[in-house]
Amino acid sequence: MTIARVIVDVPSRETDRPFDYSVPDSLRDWVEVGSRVAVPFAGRTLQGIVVALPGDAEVELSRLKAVSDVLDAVPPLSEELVKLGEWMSRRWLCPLTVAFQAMLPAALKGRTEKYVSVADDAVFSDEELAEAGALLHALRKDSATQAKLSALLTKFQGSGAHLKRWLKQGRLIERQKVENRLSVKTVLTVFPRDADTLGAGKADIPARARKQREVIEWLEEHPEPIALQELAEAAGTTASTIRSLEERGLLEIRGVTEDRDPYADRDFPVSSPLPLTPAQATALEPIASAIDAKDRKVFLLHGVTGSGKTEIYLQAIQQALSLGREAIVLVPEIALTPQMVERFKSRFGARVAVLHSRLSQGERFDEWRKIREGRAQVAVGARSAVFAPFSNIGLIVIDEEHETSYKQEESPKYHARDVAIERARLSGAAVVLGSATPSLETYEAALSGRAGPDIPHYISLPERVADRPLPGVTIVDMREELKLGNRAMFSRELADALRDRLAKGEQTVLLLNRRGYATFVMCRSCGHTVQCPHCDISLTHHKGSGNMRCHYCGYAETEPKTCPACQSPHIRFFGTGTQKVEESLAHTFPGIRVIRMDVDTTSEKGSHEKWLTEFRERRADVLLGTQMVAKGLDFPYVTLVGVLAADAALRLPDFRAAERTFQLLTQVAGRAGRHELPGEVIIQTYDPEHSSVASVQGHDYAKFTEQELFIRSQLGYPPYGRLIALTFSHESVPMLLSVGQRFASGLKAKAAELGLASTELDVLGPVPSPIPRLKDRYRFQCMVKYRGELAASALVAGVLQGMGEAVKKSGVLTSVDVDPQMML
DNA sequence: AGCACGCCGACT
DNA sequence: GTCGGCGTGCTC
Repeated sequence: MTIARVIVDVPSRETDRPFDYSVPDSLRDWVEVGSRVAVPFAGRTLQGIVVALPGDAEVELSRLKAVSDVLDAVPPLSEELVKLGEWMSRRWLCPLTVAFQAMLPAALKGRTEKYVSVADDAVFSDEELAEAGALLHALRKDSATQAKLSALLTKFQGSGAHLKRWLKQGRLIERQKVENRLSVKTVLTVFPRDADTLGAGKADIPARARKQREVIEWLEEHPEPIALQELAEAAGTTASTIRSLEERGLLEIRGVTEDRDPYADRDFPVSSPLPLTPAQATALEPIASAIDAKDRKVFLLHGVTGSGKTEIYLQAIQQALSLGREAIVLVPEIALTPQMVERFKSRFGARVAVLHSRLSQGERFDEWRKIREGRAQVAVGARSAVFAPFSNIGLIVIDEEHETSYKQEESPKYHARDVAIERARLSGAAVVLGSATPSLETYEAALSGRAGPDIPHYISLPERVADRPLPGVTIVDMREELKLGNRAMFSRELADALRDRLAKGEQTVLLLNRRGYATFVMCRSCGHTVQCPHCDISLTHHKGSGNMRCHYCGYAETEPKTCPACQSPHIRFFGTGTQKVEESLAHTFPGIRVIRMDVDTTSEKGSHEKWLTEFRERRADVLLGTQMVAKGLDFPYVTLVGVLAADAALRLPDFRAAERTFQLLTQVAGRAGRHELPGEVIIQTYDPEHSSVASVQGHDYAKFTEQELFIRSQLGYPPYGRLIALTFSHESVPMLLSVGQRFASGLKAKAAELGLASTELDVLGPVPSPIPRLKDRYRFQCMVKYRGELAASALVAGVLQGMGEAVKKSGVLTSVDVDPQMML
């Protein structure tokens, strides 16, 4: 007997384990590891994923139910992806089914539908026929196909009670089926036979069948396959005429799956490999030989903006393809611009599948199938493209490796960089992590001197291609501007530079670093911000209580009326937006043409592309925006980059604030002077001494990193220590506190038991979450801080499991974030 | 998660 | 005496 070990699609801790089912003979050939099946479970039918096919000796056979259906002809997951899902579940403490769901396109999310039919021997009285005759009639009519319960209930609202009773009595039978949310779109297509057959067949067509003859004549002119509807229209007839020709054997009508190719109507100029600079060639060499040797190595490709990293990716991919292997390229969502896609489509044409969030569910599903069916060998996409259903991956590239968008903020809260490295381990692929500003985690690992399969090999590209210089960076101290009576948004330097570009017809990118506004308090006179004395983190202002609070340790103080450092009364919350800047630009520079890009102006599909095209064609002088103008854009006439509030995000209560700021400033500075015209960068700040701002001036990643790593090591933050954030939520605060405390003391007890010092594992909290109430539920969080390689995830999971009973009864929900990226 | 089974109040 | 309210417990 064949047994299938199945993970059912119920995302809860209780059901997060395999259940065994017998496989009926009729399905035996279809069930594989990775198959999506329908199984009976606690009185209903659910979708599940087959994770193993154990022998009968391992299983107690008596209690088994049978798999009721196999949902796909080809399993949507491979053994490799099943293993990867199991690893994700352990690594990020999420239910297995949640990990699997993340790997499947939304179109394959199963939905259980109930169908109703009349039992063979059911008898209904005249009275019942009178009351619910229409319902019974509908049921009998649809008996072959069975009627959808949900449809019946809406159509026959008055007869709901009858339906329910008859189902209970067994006079109606309910059956459940798992259906896809979306199916493959098929088009009926006519395939004509060869010319000889058509010619011979035409002679046999009776004289009065004029239309059929016309169709054949049309097909003789156009012998390629054509959609049924199209042919009918072209020949001025209907489908029935064409069907009679099918009966004569002159053509064939088949359903053909139609791909919704979002790039179908676009031409991509063909590009061939560019000659590499010596530096690029040196960088490519070890990557190419790792691919050659099926050596699963990780590389950190650290190259300044404009150093030609993309060309190295392209040629490494070429290498993988030439060996018959596939490649995945991950790009931050925000950088997945048409410009980027074009580079890959131009080089690899139809072999590229593109996956990103702007595609419809259907389009995404089509791209996904293109990969699984082997019609594409290169997948370019955001985070989730790391799950592209390839079978023989040679290379995974992660561009802008440091980007936060690689971390998913909903469960499964995975980081695509870590998933990529694990997937490469399973498939024997090489990994290239590319960035001008690598994350401190990656950089520290690469230079640590540690050895190991996950430790990146460091490759550096310190120069731009074609000897183009990095742009000069000027830092403007806005406190000085204020002292001199300039209360405008633009410093004199920036205003002058802008005026100069307007006169020369060159272009400017203006970045408003808006993230973090209004949550922190800053003195406009001296730039002082209020910090937590225990955590070296900005305090968060809470409107309700008027408190300043640290959400790491819970420390609180009252909000200051004057600046604690300089006694100035000009201490206040910050707040401004792109719109305000736009108005100010129009006011200061009459006639200036500004494109504003923020969430408001780019929410519409295709608007992003539209604005960028407009800017590229120089129909605007200034591109003003938030983070989205900082990444990956490449415009020849941009010679000035201005940053309006460099330190805005610096005060966020997040230990990565400085790292983020440095990365953002370096990225946006890299937009200037990428071609013949030299570039200039002007950064406005209230905190010019801060290393994350100051280091941008010399493009000095090493200097910034050295200082920042020192701070991290002192405080035990990543990469030296690691974090797990737990959020508990409930309608009532006391309940929350007691559960939170129970967790904290439970984990501390466990640590003591294992002889761990508090420097090795510590639990902070519970304290109110940064969002203290959400959807009528209060939220508290605990932060677990631990050293290095400790298997803390498993410890946390163990403690949560141990307090299971009490917590379940209390109704407190727990959400775990391993390696949180956003502290807000 | 969500369905069955169970034990208590409002009806034919 | 039955229908159905929603509180626990289990799901191959």
